[in-house]
Amino acid sequence: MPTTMRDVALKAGVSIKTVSRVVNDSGEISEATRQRVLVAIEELGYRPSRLARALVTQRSHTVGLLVADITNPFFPEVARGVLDAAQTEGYNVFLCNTDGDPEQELHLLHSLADHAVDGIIIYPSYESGEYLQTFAGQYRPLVIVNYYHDQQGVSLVIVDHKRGAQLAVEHLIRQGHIAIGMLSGVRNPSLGKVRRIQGFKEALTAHGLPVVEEWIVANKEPTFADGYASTRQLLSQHPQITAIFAYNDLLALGAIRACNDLGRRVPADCAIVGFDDIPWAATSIPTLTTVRVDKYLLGYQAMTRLLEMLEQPELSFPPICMDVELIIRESA
Amino acid sequence: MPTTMRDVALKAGVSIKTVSRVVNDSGEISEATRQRVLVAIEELGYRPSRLARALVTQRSHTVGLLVADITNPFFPEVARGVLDAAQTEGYNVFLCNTDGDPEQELHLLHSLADHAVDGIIIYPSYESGEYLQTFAGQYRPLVIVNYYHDQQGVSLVIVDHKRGAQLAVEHLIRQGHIAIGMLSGVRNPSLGKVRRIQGFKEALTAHGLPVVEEWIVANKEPTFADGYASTRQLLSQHPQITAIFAYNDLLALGAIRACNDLGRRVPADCAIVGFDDIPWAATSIPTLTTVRVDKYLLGYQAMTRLLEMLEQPELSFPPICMDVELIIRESA
DNA sequence: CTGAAAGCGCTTACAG
DNA sequence: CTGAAAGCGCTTACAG
Repeated sequence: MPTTMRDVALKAGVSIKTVSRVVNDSGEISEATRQRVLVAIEELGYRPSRLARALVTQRSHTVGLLVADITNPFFPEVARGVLDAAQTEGYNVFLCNTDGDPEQELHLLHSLADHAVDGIIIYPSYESGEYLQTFAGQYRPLVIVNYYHDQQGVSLVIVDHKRGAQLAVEHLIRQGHIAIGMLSGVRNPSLGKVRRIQGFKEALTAHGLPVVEEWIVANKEPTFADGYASTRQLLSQHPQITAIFAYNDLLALGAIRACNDLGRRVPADCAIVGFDDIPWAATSIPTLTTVRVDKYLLGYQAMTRLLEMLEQPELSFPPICMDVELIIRESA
Repeated sequence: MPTTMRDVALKAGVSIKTVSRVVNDSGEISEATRQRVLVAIEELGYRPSRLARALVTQRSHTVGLLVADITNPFFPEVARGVLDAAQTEGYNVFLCNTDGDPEQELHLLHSLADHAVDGIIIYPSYESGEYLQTFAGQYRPLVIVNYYHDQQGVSLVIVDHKRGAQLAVEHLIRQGHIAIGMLSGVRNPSLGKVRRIQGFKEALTAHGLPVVEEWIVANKEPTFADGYASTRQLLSQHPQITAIFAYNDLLALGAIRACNDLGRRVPADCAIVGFDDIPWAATSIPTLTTVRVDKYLLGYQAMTRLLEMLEQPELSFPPICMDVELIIRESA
């Protein structure tokens, strides 16, 4: 039985309203009674119920964060950024895994809305267009990462995938590579996948290199195991390839392992570049050259934006573009 | 303006109470009016507010999860387990990072209580004894991981650290090693640290090997960088060491890298065993021999236990012991 | 400077 | 089988 405002009021010999006044620091109160109430609060160990407060103010000071899978090493840092930004403002955050399933996603979105979260940050799956449309229509604000969605009350955070891919390929070309393959990521047409492939091709063309479709292989999952398997296959079928650009680091790390097992030295026989710069990219042997996305900052900015939207619901905000950076290590 | 129960009642031409009846499936209602209400709910897209419901039922269907740092690769899998178990029961979970700071921890604990979470799962820091004591006294239920705390309304989940350490050392001894060093983890006396060191020493003694204190080095942080640095130092000062047991995989991975840079082949010149079996342990070069903790199961069971405590508050439950398993790979 | 009333959106006994 | 009243723990106008 936690103590309530009424308990404090009784103890201090004042009305509930007066207690509310000191709790919320809403001025207009004599110092004497203020102190009396403060003492009562202290003695009773009273803490106002955010739940009850939320019901009347329509502000719960909670938000939701939906990611595909927190065990994908890309997401913990994003989450950390979100959580840190949230915490400084006294917000708590619900974490949810969608597994990239649009139905699951919608289910969770509604579940969060039922809990009256003040806003939601979501990494949508690749096919959640219509779902999102209707949900966003009735629930705001929303911050959507890596997905185009033009709607009032919705803010965007977009990573510059294309430029990242270009940086990677240009680096490879600079090293003298002319036969460059790509592990192009999951089959579904995500924004990231489309843009990274686009950047890859444009960079090749810009430097007078042909685009060989057979050298661009799709993956089932963006995982180490998949990167390993597809690299073995790619290099067996097209041994002339001397460099690989991977959709993400997990795939790239798998590619390194595949080269290792195939007796191809990295980078001497096959150079490899990843994308994301997850923590172990810096610790593999050899260390991985990759395109860094500042995941922490991404999360931090997404949450900051959400807070801004909460403060000024009438404003509309421009998309946040996340810059990328080529990190040159040993693998290329 | 989300639609409320009153809106539904108006539309269906019944009382609020009747709507509540069909929403909660609490029987005693004619099929005709039931259908009428259902239609109204459907048309209005009504969803009951969990907030309002929580206020009266004193059950929010939310829980809190406190970990030191979600970017430590040990925790995402734990979190995944917790989230999966929570989701099947319709619970949402607040994630918080404590950074191992007791004050921060207490602050978050209270913040969660303010939000009326039904229970909390916590990986406490090493010095939060008194804090926890008082908090647990006024707030239940609590599931505490890797920390001894005997109190009503508190359940424990404990990893068998000692046995893990013994398995690791015995494996090393079986390979013929007699000069075995240890990276003993963070300076603070956590349960895990104490138990792992204890298991390490006992295993040596049990096999007639001396315990050399200088070969057991403490670390500032359980990270790759720290593992790298302390291994370089350890092997320079005591070159006779041919095997290292590390407090966790991050340290072990750093140790591999250090050996690599020192020109010591792993495992030929120096065998290395880690602890935890984080995902990249299986993908490093060489792959890491380690003591597996089923992190997902740990989280899943912790959440399941919390749910049980919620169902049967009067019962007291025995601690959950997490078994460990030696995973033999290439590094030892 | 302080308090009594109404209400946030629900559920819980209690009547009819 | 259905409804009117009270209340969960707060805040928001409105009086005094």
